[in-house]
Amino acid sequence: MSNNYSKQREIILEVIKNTRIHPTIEEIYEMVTKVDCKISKSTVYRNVKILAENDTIKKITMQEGPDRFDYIHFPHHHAVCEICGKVFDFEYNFETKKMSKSIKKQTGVISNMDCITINGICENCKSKK
Amino acid sequence: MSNNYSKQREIILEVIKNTRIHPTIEEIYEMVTKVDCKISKSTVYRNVKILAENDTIKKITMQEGPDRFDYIHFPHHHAVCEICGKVFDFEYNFETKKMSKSIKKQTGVISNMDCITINGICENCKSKK
DNA sequence: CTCAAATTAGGAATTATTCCTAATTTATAT
DNA sequence: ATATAAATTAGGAATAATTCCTAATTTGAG
Repeated sequence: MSNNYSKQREIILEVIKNTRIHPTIEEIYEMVTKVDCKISKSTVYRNVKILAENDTIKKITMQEGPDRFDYIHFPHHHAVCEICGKVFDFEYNFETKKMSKSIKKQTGVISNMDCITINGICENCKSKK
Repeated sequence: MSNNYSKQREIILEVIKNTRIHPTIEEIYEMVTKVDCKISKSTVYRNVKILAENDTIKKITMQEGPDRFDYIHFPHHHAVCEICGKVFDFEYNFETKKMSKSIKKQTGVISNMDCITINGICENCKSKK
């Protein structure tokens, strides 16, 4: 296995693995520089891109602001609160599969539903209103 | 009703209404300048944003590249081909509602499923492979 | 060990978008 | 109609997010 052979790439992956905050590149960069202060931002960008293409991590494209990333501990989707921006995980299930079938029928697009992100309002923000 | 009172805003809305290509700002800008060559790009940005906040048009956040926009002829979602980037419309239906309920149960996030975009592979690109 | 390939840091360049300002247009109240 | 206030505009500067470039360094294979 010839992946992950640079020290920097290992640090970046470890950092993403060990957080639950669905970090942006900026946040990943801040975390990795605490481990090794000389890692450059372009190295973070490059390796995060490689890891996302690998399906080691998942890119979460946000409606507003920079992309976020998440280590794939298990296959899952994301629900983003439109008010506070917090990201919640939810699992693949029967409903996901049914919807995938319905989309294929309507549009011809075949999807494993890998990149769905749902926008809505979380419980906390709803109760504040 | 005090919306749409500038000439520029009317042109921008008309252009978006009369295309099916789910245009980017750049593409909207090119189309509006064919009607009135003096409209500036910042005017396009500003008005497109207003129209999206109005729910007159819908912003489609792409996995790659700039946002795209679509006039809301009827409520619908989008399926994006990961290979050619083409955007397909699909309707709200039973499956969408079921999935929304499932997400609420799992995450607490309440969504009207307004901003789902599904990524996959379209028929045309699939047959080429 | 040696050498080719991959990776790095750091910054320049690019892309997408927002912000700023003075001038113009539009709406409102006489 | 006319004055005045509010909104909008063009155009460019500024910002944010990301990619690209290059010479130096590190890594892995023979």
